[in-house]
Parts: sequence; C-alpha cells; structure tokens
Amino acid sequence: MKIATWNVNSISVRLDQVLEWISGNRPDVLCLQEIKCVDEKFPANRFREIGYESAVFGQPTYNGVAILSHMPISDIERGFPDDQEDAHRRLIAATINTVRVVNVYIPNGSEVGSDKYQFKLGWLDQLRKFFDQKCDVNQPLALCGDFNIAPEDRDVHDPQLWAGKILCSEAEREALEKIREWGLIDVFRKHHETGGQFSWWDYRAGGFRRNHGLRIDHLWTTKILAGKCSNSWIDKIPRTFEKPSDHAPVVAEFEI
DNA sequence: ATGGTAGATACTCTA
Repeated sequence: MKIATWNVNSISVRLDQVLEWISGNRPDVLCLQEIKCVDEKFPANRFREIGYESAVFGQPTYNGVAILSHMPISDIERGFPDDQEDAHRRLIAATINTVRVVNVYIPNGSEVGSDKYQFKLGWLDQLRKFFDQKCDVNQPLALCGDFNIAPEDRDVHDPQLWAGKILCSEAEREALEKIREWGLIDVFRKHHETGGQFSWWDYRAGGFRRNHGLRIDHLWTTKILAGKCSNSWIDKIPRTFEKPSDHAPVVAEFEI
C-alpha cells in the first residue's frame, strides 16, 4: 500500500500536475493540502476518470484538504468535533484498506509571537486532543500532511539562520513532540538518517535552485503500521515543473 | 535589515 501527501497550493492551478503524478506513481492514497477551493469546485470528476474517489473538506480562498484513493473511502470525518461552522478547514480523516488516514494542514503561524502563532499552537493542542479522544494507538493509523514544522535541525538547510524562527521555534517543536508522544513514528526518518532532505522550498530568492529548503511535510504512523513500512521518500521531480507547488510529494510504502 | 514569489480575490491577505 502506497500513501502520499502533497501540499499543492491550489488544486485548480495544479490539477494537470496532480493527474500526471498520480498516473506515474499510482498511490493507493493521496492526501492533498491547500486545495484553496470550495467542495463544489473540487475537480472530483477528473480524478474519477482515472479511477480515484475523493473525500473533500474545502473552503473559499484558503486552506482546504482532500483525500483521494482508488480503494473504498469510509468513515469520513471533517474538522475537530467541537469546531464552529466558520473554523478553518484543515483536517480530514477517513479509513482506507483498514488504515485510519488523518490528513492535516497545520497552520503556518506567520511569525513567532503573532496572533497566528498562538493560533497554530492552539491548533496543535487540539490535534493532540483529537488523537486522545478519537483515535486508537493500537490500530494502523497514518497522520499525513503539511505540518509547517521542521522537527529537528537536520530538517533545515541553515539551522542557525532559522533558529527560533517560524517553522523551527522551540514551542512549535514541543507541541509537535506532544503529538508524536501519543504514539506516532516518522517513517521517512525510519529509512533516512541524513539531513539535507527537504519537502518545501520558498518560491522567493531561488529557494529550490539553492536547495534552501525545510522538511515540513510528513507521514507519521502508529507502531503497527510503521513496522510494515518498507520505504519512504520525497519526490522532488514535481518541484522542477513549470509553475510548481512550493512543496514536493512525500511517499511511504507499506507491506499491507 | 529587508525583500524576494505565488495564489485567490478584489484592490489585500496568506504563505
């Protein structure tokens, strides 16, 4: 079973690239973030034409997440249980082939100390509570998405430059560590010890050309599923396309 | 210390 996650930064702009990538890679599950469209505008028919059904949780202009699969998608859950109607749409969960897939677009946080930073830390607390209340650590589960956090310095191209900055600050890393402590394993790190492997490069200042990136897109699984993970990698090829997303897909394969 | 780019929407906000 192959599971992938990709922040596409607008599904309407990136549709042809996503269709091409699916055709070339045939993931069983593809988690998308920042679709930036409402449910009615999501191109579900285009994915159905190539054999993929979708579960969508969109909103106008910002955020929005979706799960695609060519296997049956069941028990779809959208947002946190106590969300208000106007809450950011950043989480969708579903069960596919016995795996509970939790797809998240964790807030960016803007700048350390800002209101958006506080919102990010609060959202991470809510995510930990979501696992405590709604998920079973003894079952196969994958948390996938754009975490907007580089967990360690080896996930950062220039740790000194980024020290204490957004995506790398201590409080963000601690809040993410609390989620890991619920019972999740970074399956990319299970297969790759070395640093310098990134999933996001800023559009500005030639970030990709200079390899000035961060590893902020992740696939973390419960122990029972991590034990079956045969490989995980970041596919940098779509980042070389014309008009790319600023993120590359992250993939993991499981022997189930 | 600052600016650089991209996307959606509406002349600005978010990343």
